[in-house]
Amino acid sequence: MPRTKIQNEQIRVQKRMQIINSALELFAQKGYHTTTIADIAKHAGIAKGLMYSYFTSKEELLHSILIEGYELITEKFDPNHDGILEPQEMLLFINDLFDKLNNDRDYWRLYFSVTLQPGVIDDYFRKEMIKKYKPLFDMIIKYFEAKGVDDPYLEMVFAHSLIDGVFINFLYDKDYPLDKIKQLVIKRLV
Amino acid sequence: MPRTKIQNEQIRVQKRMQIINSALELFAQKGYHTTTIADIAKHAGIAKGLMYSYFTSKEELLHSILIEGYELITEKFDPNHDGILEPQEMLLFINDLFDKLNNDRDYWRLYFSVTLQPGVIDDYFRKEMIKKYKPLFDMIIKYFEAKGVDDPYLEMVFAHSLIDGVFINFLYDKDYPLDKIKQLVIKRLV
Amino acid sequence: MPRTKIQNEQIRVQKRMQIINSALELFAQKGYHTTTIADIAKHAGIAKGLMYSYFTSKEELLHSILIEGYELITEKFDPNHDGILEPQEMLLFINDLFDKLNNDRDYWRLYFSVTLQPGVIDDYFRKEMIKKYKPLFDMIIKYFEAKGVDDPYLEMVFAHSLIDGVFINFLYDKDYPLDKIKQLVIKRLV
Amino acid sequence: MPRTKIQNEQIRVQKRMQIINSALELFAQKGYHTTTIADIAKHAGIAKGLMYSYFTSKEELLHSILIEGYELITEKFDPNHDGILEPQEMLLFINDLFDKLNNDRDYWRLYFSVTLQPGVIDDYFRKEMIKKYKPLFDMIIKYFEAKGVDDPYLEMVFAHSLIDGVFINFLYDKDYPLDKIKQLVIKRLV
DNA sequence: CATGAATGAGGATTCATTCAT
DNA sequence: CATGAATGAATCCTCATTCAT
Repeated sequence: MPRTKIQNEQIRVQKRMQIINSALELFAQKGYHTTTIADIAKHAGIAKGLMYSYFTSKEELLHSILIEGYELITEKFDPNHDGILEPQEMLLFINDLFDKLNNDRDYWRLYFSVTLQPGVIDDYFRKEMIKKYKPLFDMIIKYFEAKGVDDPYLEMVFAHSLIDGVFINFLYDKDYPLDKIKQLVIKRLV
Repeated sequence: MPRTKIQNEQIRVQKRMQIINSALELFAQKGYHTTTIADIAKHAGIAKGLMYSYFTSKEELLHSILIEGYELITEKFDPNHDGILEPQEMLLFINDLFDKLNNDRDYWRLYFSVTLQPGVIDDYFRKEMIKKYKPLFDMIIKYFEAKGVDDPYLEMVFAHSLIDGVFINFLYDKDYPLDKIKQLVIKRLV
Repeated sequence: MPRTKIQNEQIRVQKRMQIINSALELFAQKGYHTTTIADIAKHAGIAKGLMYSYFTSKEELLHSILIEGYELITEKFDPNHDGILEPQEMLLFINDLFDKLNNDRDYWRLYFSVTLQPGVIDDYFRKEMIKKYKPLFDMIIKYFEAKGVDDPYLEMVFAHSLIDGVFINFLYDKDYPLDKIKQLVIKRLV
Repeated sequence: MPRTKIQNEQIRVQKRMQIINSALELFAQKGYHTTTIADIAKHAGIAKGLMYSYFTSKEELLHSILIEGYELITEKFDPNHDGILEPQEMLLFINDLFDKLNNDRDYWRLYFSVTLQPGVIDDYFRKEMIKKYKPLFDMIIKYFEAKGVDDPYLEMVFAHSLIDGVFINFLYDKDYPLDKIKQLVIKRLV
């Protein structure tokens, strides 16, 4: 008797996650180029070939991790869904962001390592990622508008840069004083 | 007539620079892993084998670029050499930094791409780099002390993070409003 | 209610044909090596594993196609079954042959592609095929004997070669003037 | 002291030939798909990687063999270079052709195996080969014109088909009566 | 010192075949 | 009987590095 469609679906969903998680961990720890498909398969407890039944290539695996990771991470932002951030929400937003940074360290390591490194993701994909982040940035611009900042766009760029900088320094320094820095960030931005 | 020792020395120094410059450019543009020794040799106009008479490996080549680049870039900092930055000097320092960022884009691209990417430089080397940057950071801490900031170390970390964030965003976005952002940075730090 | 034995048998025979037809089409169009079991299963609308309940391997599938195809094609030859071809019958035979060529293009493509290609069918099988064709050739030799040709065997080899040459050229050239060439063949052979 | 350019050139020309010859032999004997790069390298006495310094891929290696083989084989045709074949020359031409068939058995085996097999050479290349053979066919058409044949084009197609058929049958049957068949071919065509 | 031919370990990917369900 | 997930050997190709000249 063959497995039912539902059983197969479950297997696939679950194994897909195994692969993604293993790959994320290894990519983040060892780097994309330095991690081999064999590494990932071993870590995920599957045969090398099976990866190719879930992803067409190592590259697509990376892309899937990046995109789906982004979706997982952002799905809880802007609870009102009105696209407008109240100062209260901005605070929550930043707290949330810093929480996620802490919890999804591997994702963010991979994210920065890969976006700042030429020759890993192509331009098309880079633009796709930027497009995905666009609404977030727009929301923040509106927030600064509402706050009455001189040049809201510039302020957003500043905020974005600041947060990126905090992130990358935190990711590679286990003694980074994240909480205290967060207070400085909040003071500067909210 | 054989070349004199001095001539030979000059040739070596010059050819070494050719290799370093070619490698820097290619590493920055195509990424470290994606750039081959053949690429570099071709770009530098030398034979592949010759590279190995200047550097023992691709890895050592990268390390040399990183270290010597750092030295080139910082040799003009802190003109008084007293280790203390006056506010005036801090301004100059930041201006200088942003100038260098603009002029040595390739270096910084490589620097960030490589530091944030695991599996390229080993931990020993990472620590060496940090050690090299240490005096700079100390100077900045002292500056904030002199300025009477609450927590000078924290402020330095904040400054460092902010500047890193500005840098990486500038490096990958040709429309980045660097000058305007610089003003915001100065306002916040000086 | 379980299926009766006869129903099962019918299903098996029919599904077997589905597989053979799909494989024939794909082998002929894409080549034996380039066609995967997955391709065939998909085209036949069955699961990959099922193929192995009808054929022990990809190779055996190919052999079955070749042999059964031959039988299908030749079962109508020599209607008198006396092994002697009258000139009238020779004409019919050639006409028949050319008709079959037109109708079973896929089979012939596969046949030639596979016979002329080393490393696909083993020598044992090659000889089996030749053995199968033997009676046909003998019949033709007898025909030339009866016709009073000098060297009937040689004439058969000539005929065989000529027809093979016509076939392969026709199979790969959609503008091949098959009918006109057939007349030349008849003029030369009958 | 590095090798001189000329030395290198010699090495490359010679080694290229080694590779081509090994590949031709193996492709012809074992088939294109069944022959691995490792096989070829071993047979040619070189490391696997070296092949890729001479040919960009297995496919390009095959193409080179096919094209250069054709050139080697045809370079002596039509000695007058006037594009017109006298009956005397037609005789020589056919004799020549049959000689070549005998001497370059591997080439012809490969040629037929590969042209009649889908999925090995792409359509672009197939057309290139046909284009290369075009002048030959034109010459033969002119010959039949001069001879006063009814439909010279058709006669050329017939000749071409006949010769192809003779070739493939000879190539796979060591008892093929090539010389006697040649006489029949000459009788029919000249 | 300089060259580039040569090496071969290593890595991504494919696919016939097996087997648990 | 039927499914398709899983396996892993096999294959093409790359590239840092070596070395004869």
